[in-house]
Amino acid sequence: MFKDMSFMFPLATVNLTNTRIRTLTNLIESNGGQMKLGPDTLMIVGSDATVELCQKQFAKFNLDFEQYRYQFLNPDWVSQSLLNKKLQEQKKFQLFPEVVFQPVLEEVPEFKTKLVYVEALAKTVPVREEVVEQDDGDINIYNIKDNELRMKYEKRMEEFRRDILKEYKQILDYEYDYDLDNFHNQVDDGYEYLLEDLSILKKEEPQIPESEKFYGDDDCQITETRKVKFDILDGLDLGKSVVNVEQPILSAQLKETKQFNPGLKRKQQFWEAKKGYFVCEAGAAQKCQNNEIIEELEKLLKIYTNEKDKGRCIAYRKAIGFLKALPYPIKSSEDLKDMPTIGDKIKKKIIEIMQTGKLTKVQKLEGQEKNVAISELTRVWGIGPTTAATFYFKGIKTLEDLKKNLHLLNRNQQVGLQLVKDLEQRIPREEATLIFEIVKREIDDLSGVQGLFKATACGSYRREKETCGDMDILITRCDGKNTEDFLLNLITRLEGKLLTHHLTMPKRTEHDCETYMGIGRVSNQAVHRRIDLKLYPKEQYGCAVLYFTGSDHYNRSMRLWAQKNGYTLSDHGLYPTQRGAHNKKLWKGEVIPCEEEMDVYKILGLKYKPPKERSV
DNA sequence: AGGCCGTACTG
DNA sequence: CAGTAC
DNA sequence: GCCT
Repeated sequence: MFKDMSFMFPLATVNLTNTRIRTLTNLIESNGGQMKLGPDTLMIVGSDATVELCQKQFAKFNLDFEQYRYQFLNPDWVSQSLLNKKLQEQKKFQLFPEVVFQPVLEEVPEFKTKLVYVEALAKTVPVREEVVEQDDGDINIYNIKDNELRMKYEKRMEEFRRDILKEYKQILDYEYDYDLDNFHNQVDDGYEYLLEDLSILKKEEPQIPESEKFYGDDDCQITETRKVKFDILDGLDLGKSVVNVEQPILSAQLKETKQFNPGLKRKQQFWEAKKGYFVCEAGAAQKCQNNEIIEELEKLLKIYTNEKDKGRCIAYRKAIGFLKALPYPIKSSEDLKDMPTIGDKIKKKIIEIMQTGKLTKVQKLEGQEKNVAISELTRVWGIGPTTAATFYFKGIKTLEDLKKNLHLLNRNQQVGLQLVKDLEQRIPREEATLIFEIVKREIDDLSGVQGLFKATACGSYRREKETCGDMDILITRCDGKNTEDFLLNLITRLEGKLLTHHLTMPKRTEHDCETYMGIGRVSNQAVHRRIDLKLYPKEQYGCAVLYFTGSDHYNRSMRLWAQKNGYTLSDHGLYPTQRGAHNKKLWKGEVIPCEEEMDVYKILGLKYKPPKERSV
């Protein structure tokens, strides 16, 4: 029944990573099957493989990459299918009978796991070591050692190439079940549209005998395989069906994107229901109701930041953000039910805080010499957890120690060290206003025309906080004309009046933006302050102001919301984006000009929030 | 299993 | 490229 | 650590 499985894995090697292939091979073999190769491919399994890799592999087989239509399949789903009962019953998977796939599994195990004490983390962790493959040129695990077999294979390849280029393409199609649960929705929606695109091929419906059909698992089914005549593809721009970020799938504008993305409506509905969880919609609670809990969790967050445990940081940051936005105090474990971002572990920790007022874990970790040292050292601008840990293991544990080892610091870190005390102090609103006035006056003087340039002080200043950590000043030229050297001249002019140290000098980026970071003070007696000046073209001004007004958490939330609605939001603009499995960006559309913040809110379907309400 | 925001500068 | 910052 |  499954004699010819080539539709299942036609040269499944094309862009699978070695690990993935081994996993699949394992799966097949543990089911009594055998992995064999076929030389054609129209199906690409695996989402993490790059287009480049595909192209390389194609080149290896002398195939013209651009000539092929293909689609992505979720490797998880393939694994699931393999585990499916129907396949387990099969003894063999004859994918391409001439070539025997030679697994190297016995000789080279995939990974070794060792318990290792990592100095930089000051703890014992399991370390997964990939066993290094001998990389002598072209060796790969499909090397056909038997000469005769190889000749046969190559000959067959040649034949096949001729055949396929002449008239046939094989398309594997499967039906996407729109009633899947969220997991599948989330993972699969990236290639829904690809399937949609391929539906044009459904014009021709050759009869497939029932016996040749393959049925996958319950969620996703392969309904049929078929050969499609080449001429059906005529008139289609194949280049545009190739998933390649460099070479856009289509140059559609926003409207078309929406039409071209069947999953979008469903996604929007899904997130609409959860809109309240997005602080960018809900806004900040008037007053934070769970300070005690948050403070304790923040300590833990800090510790994990120092340990560079990115995942946990995110989890705690999200939980904290959510609690901050919560408009009522948590009183009992009942209140913790069904909360997003708060799982079992964090829930337990919150209960502990409610009962005892603190966390034993924090107590234990906070006192550790290493954590104390890292917290101390990261106070310096330019020193992060990694650098701090390095210093710690060199015996440098305090700022005093750092001063004795200035040669180990770069220029910016030296400045940072020299001014730690100053830079740690928050800027009173009056002083911030003063700094802003100085900059504004200088901008007008330099441009010579009142109002030609527009400046906005963003950050917590714009959110109307009483104090702010630094000054974020955004500048744009209102008539949209060239601003060559403007920022540099502005900085030069401010050197005597405000700025004392430069951290990074402005340089034109590809988005026509310039950023300056530096330090300044309003008078010789005043405290040094961090000052950022940024010059953006006016089309990007809305997004830039939005971004630099923050807060951090508000930005993240908003960009995630954008992502879930088919966009990418950055300080440079809002782009329609097509994302594939694992959120991999497949296609980025033309920027949607947003001169005002309001434009962004409108397009994303969010209520406008005045800056004051964004301090989440 | 693997993503968790997206981008730019430094060395 | 990793580390840092916004 | 949480989520899909």
